[in-house]
Parts: sequence; structure tokens; C-alpha cells
Amino acid sequence: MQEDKAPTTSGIRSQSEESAERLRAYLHQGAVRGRTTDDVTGAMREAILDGVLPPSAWLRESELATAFKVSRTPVREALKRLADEGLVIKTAHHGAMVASLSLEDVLALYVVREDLEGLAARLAAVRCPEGLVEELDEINAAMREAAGREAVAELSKLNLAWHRALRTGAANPYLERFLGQVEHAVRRLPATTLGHPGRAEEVLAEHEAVARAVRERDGETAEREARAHMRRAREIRLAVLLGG
Amino acid sequence: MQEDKAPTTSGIRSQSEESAERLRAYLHQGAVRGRTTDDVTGAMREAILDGVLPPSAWLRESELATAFKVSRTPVREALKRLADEGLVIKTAHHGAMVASLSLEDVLALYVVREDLEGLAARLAAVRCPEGLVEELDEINAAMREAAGREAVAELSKLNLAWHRALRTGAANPYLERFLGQVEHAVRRLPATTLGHPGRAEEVLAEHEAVARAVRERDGETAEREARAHMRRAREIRLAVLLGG
DNA sequence: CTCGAAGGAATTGCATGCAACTTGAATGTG
DNA sequence: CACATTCAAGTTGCATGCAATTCCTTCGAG
Repeated sequence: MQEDKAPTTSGIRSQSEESAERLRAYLHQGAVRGRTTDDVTGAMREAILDGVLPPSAWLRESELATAFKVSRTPVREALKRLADEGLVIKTAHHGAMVASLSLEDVLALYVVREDLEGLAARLAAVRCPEGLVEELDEINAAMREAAGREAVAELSKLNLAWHRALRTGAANPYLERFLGQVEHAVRRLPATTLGHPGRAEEVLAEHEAVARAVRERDGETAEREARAHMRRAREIRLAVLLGG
Repeated sequence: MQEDKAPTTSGIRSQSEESAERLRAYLHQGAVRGRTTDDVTGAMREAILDGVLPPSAWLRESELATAFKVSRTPVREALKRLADEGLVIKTAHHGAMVASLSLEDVLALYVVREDLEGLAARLAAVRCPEGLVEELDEINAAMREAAGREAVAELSKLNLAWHRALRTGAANPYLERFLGQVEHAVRRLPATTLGHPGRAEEVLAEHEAVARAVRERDGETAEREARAHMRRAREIRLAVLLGG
């Protein structure tokens, strides 16, 4: 609906128009029919995690529908699913808004994360599937290179990939699902801890300690190191959140 | 829609008609407008967990819609949400079916469960919120009484309540969510382990050991006992699944 | 000036219609 | 007889329309 017939002078785009294009960029190109809802769900999730849809922003079905150039139905379903994941909060007949995390939520999150990442490291070490150690080392090498260039955004992406590789190596679908949800929650936090002075080098060392234990199939050490890694991550996170 | 004008002789109900009534019973009575989808989602979830919708059963949107006397829209949304939870599997343009758990899934589930229940017990013990110990003891007493009557179904319900109370006492929203998903997965398993000879008494003793540690605010012991409880539960579960 | 109530605009909630896709069976061909 | 091909029935996927509900503004009374 709502065409570009805005009363503004041609050549000047309204704010909503720009926002709409940014959102549309998150849609997968090859959007075949039959997966529109999944695409919209993923796009909105990424938009929220990237901060394009900031916390406390109101999400209107029709607005999002015109932005994505789809009908309200897939948007509506996507909002329900994201509400189940805890990313948005819905209020009946009024709208949905991006949920924000309290400090208590962050603490609770890291408590669970320490446990689950530790479990993932232990399982991965015990199984030690073909190629896992190489993959971990490869990602960590890429991280070292990115750290040298001070490319924090890239570093952050690689860090996520490292943890994903580790939990995939654990080969436990439930653990995978829960750690995926944890990742979504962590990515909602503003900024990253990898920009903190000296943290990047620490992370590299901690990752190496875990990878070493995995290579030696030492489950206990892998768990201990992974938990220590997460405790340290929590400390830095709190410093970043509180200290500014 | 679809009235009772079935071509069968009056007085004889078709099988689908009976099934529809059983499903409808899961809907909350005071279904106010604005919560139809949530009601349908919950009803379908409970129906699946109770085995009314058995694994490998095909779930047709229109069929369920007429059964619940709603339109296809809320049913459709419910199916998507249940698919996210892993309870059903959808195939595009063909239908959704109730997912079944493989033996490997069960093992993976209990591995994660051991960790999370242990964490919940530790956190609950450290916090030891007002009234928690009393609630645990109360539920356990009710379980003892039910065990005496050999009321297995009631015993199972109380057992779920005990674990829910413990994790609520941990006061960690992420832990609560994940253990809720674990509970859904466990409830999908056929039968219960509490019918196994002698298991009910064991469970009572193990619960008491955890509750005692919680009372004494001994986090380490609580975690150790809870993990032992889950390991034993897994053993019995495997015996029930394999031994018949 | 403050507080309360009523009305209207905006938004979501659900129902339904049509198009696209999948599947299986029937048919024709080698 | 085996196999590929076509076609038709059935199902879901998405778009849209209408009704119910909410919230905010405005108006009136104290």
C-alpha cells in the first residue's frame, strides 16, 4: 500500500522509507514461496540482534509488512515466534515491542551460559570429532588476525562462530538449541566485550586452552577452561555495562 | 462451521467426531477473544504430551480447526510454534506430524537435564527462598501418599510439580525456560518411570536428599544429589524403553 | 486547576478466499 | 512388464476483510 507519494520533495526519502530498506536487506534473496514466514522471522531476529530494531521500539504489523513487502500474516506469525523466544513482548491489541534485558537478566544469563558452555566443551572433548580441533584453530587464527587489525565487528562474528563450532562438536541437539537461545540473548546486549582493552588477547588464550583440552580429549579440563572463560566474559561484560 | 450433518446414522459417532471432542476438552473454558491462538497452542501441546495426538500422526490444519471450532489461522500459528519447540515436524504443502524421539535423543536429553537440574538445585539451595523447603516437603508427602495408593498418574503429576518448584526456587528465567522445554521433551516419552517396581520409593528418598541440602543451604550437596537423581532416572528410563 | 468519563482513531485478532505446491495414481511408451 | 510422464486431488501458504479491543484525546464537572 503506502506508496512513495510522500508529501516530501522527491529525492528526499522519509525516515520510514530508509528504515524499510534497511529491514528489507535482511531478507534472503532467493525467497522462494513457502518460506516467506521463515525469512521474515529470521530477518526480524537479525534486525533486532543487530540493533536496527532497538529495544523499546514499537513493532507495528502493518509497518513491518509494508517494509518487507509482504502481507501482515507472516509478520504476525514471526512476532509470535519471536515473543516465544523472548526477543519481543506482545501486548494484546496494542502492539509488540523489542524486549530489553535488565542487569539481573544478564547475570542470570551468564550463570546458565557458564554451565552449558562447560558441558558443551566436555562433550566435544570426549567425542573429539574429526576436524573439530582444526576448525577451532582456524577460527582462532582468523580472530588473531582480526584482532591485529582491530576489526572488532569481525572479531565478534568469528567469536560466535568459534562457540558455534564447539557446541556443534558436542553433537547434542538439546544443548545446541539451548546454547543457540543463549547466543540470541547475548547478542541483544549492547556492543561487545571484545572491544575492551586487552580482552581480545585474553579470549584468544582462553580459546586455545579449551581447544588444547579438546585435542587431548580431556573432558574435565575442557569443561573447567570453558567455565573459566565464561566467568571472565561475565566480569568484562559487567564492567562494560556498568563502567560505560 | 461443518455441522453434525454427518451421513452416519444418528447415535453413532464417527471416529473423528470422538477425537474432536477429546481435543476440545483441552481448551480452556474461559477462552476470551484475543487468546484463541494461545489456547489452541496449549491445548495441542497438552494433547501431544498426553499421547492423544500420538507420534507420527498427521496433523491437518482444517481437521484441527473444525475440532477446536476455530478457523485455520490460530491452528496454523500453533503448529508453527510447536515446530519451533520441536514437538512437531512440518513439511511444506503437505502437513505437520508429531515428532518422535529416538533413543539417541533420549540420551542427549538426559545429559543436558542432569546438568540443568543440578544447576537449579544449587541455585535454589544458595537462595533458599522463603517457603521453598516447605513446598518441596509438602509435594513429596503427597507423592508418598500417592505411591501408597499406587496412583502412578497422580504420582507423575506431583513429580513434575516438585521439579517445577525446585527450578522456580532457583529464580533464573533462562534456567526456568530451558528446564520447561526439557520437561516437555520428557513428557513426550511413553509411560513414566515411576511405575517401575521400587522406583517410587527411590525417588522419594532422592527428593528428600535434595530438599535436605536445600534446607541447609548446601549448594554443592544439592547439586550432587540432584545430578545423581537424574542419572538414576536416566538408567530407569533406558530400562523401561529397552526392557519393555 | 485537577480529575474523571466518554468517544474516536488506531491496532491487533480471527475468518476466509485464492494460488501454489506436493503427492500419488493412472496412463502411455519402450 | 517396467518405467517415465502427465494429471488431478488435497494441503498448506499468503493476502485481505471485518470485528473486537485498546489507548489517547477531548470535554465536562467539581
